[in-house]
Amino acid sequence: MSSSNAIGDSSVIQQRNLVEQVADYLTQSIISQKFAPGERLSEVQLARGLGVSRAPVREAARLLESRGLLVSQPRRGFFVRALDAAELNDIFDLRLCLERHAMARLVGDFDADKERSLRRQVEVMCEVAAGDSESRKIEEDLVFHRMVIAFAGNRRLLKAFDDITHELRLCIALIGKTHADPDSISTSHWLLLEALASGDPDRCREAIDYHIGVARDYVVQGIGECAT
Amino acid sequence: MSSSNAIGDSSVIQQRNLVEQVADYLTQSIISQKFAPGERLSEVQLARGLGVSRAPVREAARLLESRGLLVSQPRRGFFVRALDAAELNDIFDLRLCLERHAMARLVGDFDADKERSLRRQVEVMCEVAAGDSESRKIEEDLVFHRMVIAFAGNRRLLKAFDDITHELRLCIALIGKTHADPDSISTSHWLLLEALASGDPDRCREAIDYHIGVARDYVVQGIGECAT
DNA sequence: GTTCGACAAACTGTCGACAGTCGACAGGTG
DNA sequence: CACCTGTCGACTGTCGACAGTTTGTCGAAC
Repeated sequence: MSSSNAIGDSSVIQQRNLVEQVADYLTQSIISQKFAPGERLSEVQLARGLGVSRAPVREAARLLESRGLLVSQPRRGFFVRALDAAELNDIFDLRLCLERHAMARLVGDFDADKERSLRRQVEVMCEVAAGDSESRKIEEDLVFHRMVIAFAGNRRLLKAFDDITHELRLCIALIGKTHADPDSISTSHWLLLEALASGDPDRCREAIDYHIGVARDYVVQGIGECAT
Repeated sequence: MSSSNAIGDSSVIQQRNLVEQVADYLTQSIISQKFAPGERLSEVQLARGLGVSRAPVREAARLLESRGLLVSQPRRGFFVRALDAAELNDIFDLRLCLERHAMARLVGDFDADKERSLRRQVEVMCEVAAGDSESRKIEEDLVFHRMVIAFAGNRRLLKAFDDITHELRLCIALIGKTHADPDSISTSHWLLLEALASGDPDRCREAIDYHIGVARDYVVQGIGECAT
């Protein structure tokens, strides 16, 4: 193998697997629309371009397939996942399902430590809402919701959320922008926090239903505009 | 490669992927406890035993890893997933989360066709409850719940359920037996069906909570007895 | 008897290569 | 002109091999 490849700087000691590096490269390329939705990816071309053999490319592609970023057809290879409005609705409905459950579990033993952590995260989100990149805002947003689910204490639930997280990044990236109003983001998350602090399950449910509903409507509308 | 291998060599016209065949073999071996929980699986030994090369074995193992039947450690290989009581609780809690959501969605547009299909499936379950194998009973049970979720109309939700289905098979197989009482199975599912037919969301939620709760308690208790 | 280190075996990560298969395209036929 | 068919190129599925790492063992030192 050549001493340098297109994945990253080979001057840095590469402790990590080639598979992970290729997976990261593919993920970034898909998120950044370098690869168009529905586009066919050739294993040989990717391997040649990255300076690695087909084996790690293949494994990375399988990984992204399990994450829903690629789909494979037997004997035909991998294609970039193309999402339509219906699938987007399904993803957000599943997200609502998971987050409702997490909120309900969490409100039972919500304590000061958890509240402080979440509060700090919202503050971070407020900071980055001003001038940082869109992807940074999205990441901090996802961190908040991931914290809520992690605090719920069900690791399998967290794994399910991580699974759809990749798809969420994809569809959010597809519409090219995050929430319209920077202020609405923080407000919306403060409401979630207050609902948790109130200890009222019904209020939690209302808050998360509203929160996810707004996000879903925004994304579905965005994808509708993107559609030719 | 030799013309016959140890997988199954079904000379059907449709020749399936080696990967799928190896995956099926591994799945069966894990479910049937031919491979003990926590056991290390050697790629070379598996490949040699099955008469294939390491590539399809590796891909199949990655597939099972994504399904939660195997776990991998870098440079060390694959290990059969070992479930403890806590993980089992998490899995059933996630299952409850998904099925609650599906029931809530389904009760909104429950019609005669869906009711008929589910009713027929419960009848099938009653038939096999008498003398068929344990695995058959489990499969028919899962078919019922999968139908409920499929009728809810969210394909992504169905995929999430299919994901934990593999883990459910594993943990049910671990305790070696299905529900204690054959009659209770049918009764319990009739209750779900009646709740859906009633059109009452609260009744649906009560029914599914009870149903999953019983199953979880049974399995958690079973795993507790199995634990050394 | 215990602990440490070197050596050997086995295994994973990665690579290049071959064969079967799919899709495109040119050429022939109605 | 439309349709079928044979050929060609490209690609995936699969294989065997090599290198580096992990693991287990055996002997020596304390």
